[in-house]
Amino acid sequence: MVKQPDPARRSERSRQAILTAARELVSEVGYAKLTIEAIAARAGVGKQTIYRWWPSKGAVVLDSFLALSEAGPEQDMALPDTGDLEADLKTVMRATVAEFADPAFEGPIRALNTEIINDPALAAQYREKLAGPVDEAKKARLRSAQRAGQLAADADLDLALEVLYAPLYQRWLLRSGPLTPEYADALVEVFLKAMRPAPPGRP
Amino acid sequence: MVKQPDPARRSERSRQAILTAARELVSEVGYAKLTIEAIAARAGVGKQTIYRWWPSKGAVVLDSFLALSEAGPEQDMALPDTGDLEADLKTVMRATVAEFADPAFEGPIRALNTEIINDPALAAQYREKLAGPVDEAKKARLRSAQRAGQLAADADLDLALEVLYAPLYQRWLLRSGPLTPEYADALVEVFLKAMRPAPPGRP
Amino acid sequence: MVKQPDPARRSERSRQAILTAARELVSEVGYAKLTIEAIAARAGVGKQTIYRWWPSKGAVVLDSFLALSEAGPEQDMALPDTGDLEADLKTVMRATVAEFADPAFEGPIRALNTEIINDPALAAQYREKLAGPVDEAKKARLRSAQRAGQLAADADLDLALEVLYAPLYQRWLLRSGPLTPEYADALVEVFLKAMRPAPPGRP
Amino acid sequence: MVKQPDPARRSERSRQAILTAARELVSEVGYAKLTIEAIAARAGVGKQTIYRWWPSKGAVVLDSFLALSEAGPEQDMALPDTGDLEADLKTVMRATVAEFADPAFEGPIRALNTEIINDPALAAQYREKLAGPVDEAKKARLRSAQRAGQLAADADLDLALEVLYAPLYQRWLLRSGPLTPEYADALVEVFLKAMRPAPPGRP
DNA sequence: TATTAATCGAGACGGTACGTCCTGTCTTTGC
DNA sequence: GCAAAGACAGGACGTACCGTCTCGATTAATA
Repeated sequence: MVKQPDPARRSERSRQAILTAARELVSEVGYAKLTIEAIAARAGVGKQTIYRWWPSKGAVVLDSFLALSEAGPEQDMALPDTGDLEADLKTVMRATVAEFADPAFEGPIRALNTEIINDPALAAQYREKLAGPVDEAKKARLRSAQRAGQLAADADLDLALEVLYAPLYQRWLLRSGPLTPEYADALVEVFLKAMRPAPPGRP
Repeated sequence: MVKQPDPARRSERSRQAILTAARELVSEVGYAKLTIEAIAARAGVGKQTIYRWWPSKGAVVLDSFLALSEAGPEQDMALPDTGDLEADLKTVMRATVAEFADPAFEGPIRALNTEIINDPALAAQYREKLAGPVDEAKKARLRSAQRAGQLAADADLDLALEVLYAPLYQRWLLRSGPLTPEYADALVEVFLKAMRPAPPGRP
Repeated sequence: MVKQPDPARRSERSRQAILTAARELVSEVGYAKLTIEAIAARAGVGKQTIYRWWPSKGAVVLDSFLALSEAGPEQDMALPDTGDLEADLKTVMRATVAEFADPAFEGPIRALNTEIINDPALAAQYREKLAGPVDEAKKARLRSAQRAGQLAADADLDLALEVLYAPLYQRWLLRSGPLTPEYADALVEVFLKAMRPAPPGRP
Repeated sequence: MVKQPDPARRSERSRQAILTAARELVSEVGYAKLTIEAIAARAGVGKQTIYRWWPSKGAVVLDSFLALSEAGPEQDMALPDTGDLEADLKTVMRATVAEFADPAFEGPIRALNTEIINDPALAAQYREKLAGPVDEAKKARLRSAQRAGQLAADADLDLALEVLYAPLYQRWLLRSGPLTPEYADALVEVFLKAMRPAPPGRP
């Protein structure tokens, strides 16, 4: 049986130093050129301390992002709900476009995606810890729209989210086209057209 | 100015050996564990010959896929056009789902995507050589549907393609849900709802 | 300031394996075709372990010779001292001639000299570790002869050693003439003529 | 049977360019870092042209020195002969010391010696073409001294030359001591003491 | 409070691959 | 038919990291 390290003895100071170093280095040199050795050096930590607690480079980086999210524990991911679904979604999608354009996010997010694509375990963790909560917040807004009769009541919300976000995500990931506010608006319009409730009566 | 190698002197025999070796090795060991050194050894080629003609490992692998595509020169990428757009698209999307499920494609395509995400130059080449022609074939089918009045005449076809394909691609890439024939069908239905022509008259 | 490796952590087992491998390989393939890579492979050692502790191929080979010399710790380098300087020197010089003729010594010693000529640092180490102690033993014999009145009391012993040995060394190194016992004797005779004490009295 | 290149077709312009380039590069980067490729590039010559006409790097470099010597065909290597052997020898030895101290000679001469040590064929050529004539000139001066009764008539002149020059050469080659005018003088004095004629009479 | 056992920073280790450089041969093109 | 140009297979270079492995030196919970 393999001896597991005792989490109780774990040095919190080292853990924080490692996550911080990882975050900084991803920004500075990019994920591909990030090395465990550099993280250890920057964090003033022995390499073994990293290998003891994380199974892979990707796990460290993912944790470093999670640490950020968890920082503000009760942070509000809820989407705006003014009653005007189209306006709310355009606001959110334009914000997403802006976020993707921010070079400070560019590197780390690409890094994360790179690793997630090839590591199912990491992908599961990513969905559970990061994507899941965000998606739930989005679905909550859509359910509100369904209740307001602005969206088909029987719509598959997972599919709906994909139709709304996947084009944007793909365009960014593969750099297959410009990300503009207009593009965000167009996506929302297409989405609403696809998801609007069936006209009443006329059976 | 950097001296460029003279393409006229390039050894076709070496080029083929390298591309073949790359293709085989990606299948055998996966992209992450693929090394230039192994490709050179398998191809019976000096490492310098690879470095002379390709800027990165990703470029070699991309080329090795391109070589496959180009193998059958007059291959027909055209989509079926029976006149029934919904049926045709469902056929195509179900085929795409099946292709993504094939473990023989899984590895290499993920590999390619991994590299493309982080290498803009590679991404551009990928779009030009691989994605571009395929997208053109798809757009041709959509234009045919526009002429038949089955699709809004003023639809942005790039956006349309994204709405149709990006959800499928994202679900596969991030493993965020099951890829089933039913899912393919559902995507087509959403797509058609979003893209159908505006009802005539009634101004 | 360049970080120096910590000698306390040095692996003695690796050090020995490297020196042994170097010695064997010099004999087998010659110094010119000796590679760090081959030494590392033969010694079952990472290349970095060699680069960590030695600055050059020549330094490894020099050390591998030194290790041999140090093997017998209390080995007696003292020259014979029968009281008959001429006889003693002829014995020693004839032995040197024989040593130079031994093909097992030929290769490695030429190798070492090759490197020493072009590498002042190596040359210094060579003089300190190998040539120095030997020269001291020789000078001890000459001092004994001075006390016995067989050699000029004011003779420069460094110069004396050079006059005695350099012709032999040069003839061997440049292959500019035959190395015979007679040649050894002739050198000793010339040396004694040059270095004998000035005749007493007769001011 | 191996096809030999036809010397008649040899391009004199290329040959000169190669020898010049070799000489320059030895001075600039040293013999150890001298490469055939660099010579070819500097000379504006194909590598094959070098491999066609010379068997080794050392041969090119030796030839490059020979070309220099042959430049002035009837150049006078004769030593001064004022009748005062000691003064003449001190002049010559001091000049040799100065020459060895000249950094412009340092590199190339060490280079040559490096190669000669390990390549008997090259050594033979060196002795025949370069060292031989110089030694003859020196022996001529010594014979003149013998005729003048300043040197033992039966002295072995080869041995004599070695006693005179080898200490200087060795000290320079191995950097085993300082090369000063005083050292040159001391060597001449020792040499004369060793080689002076036996006192007459007293049989 | 002393003991003891795991974690810590540090970094050497055997390895693998990197990307560069050079070797000596071969091929193409121009003179 | 030699020459320049330079691509080629091969292989060593010296470097960077990998993941493992010792080292004392903390450090924290048990005795």
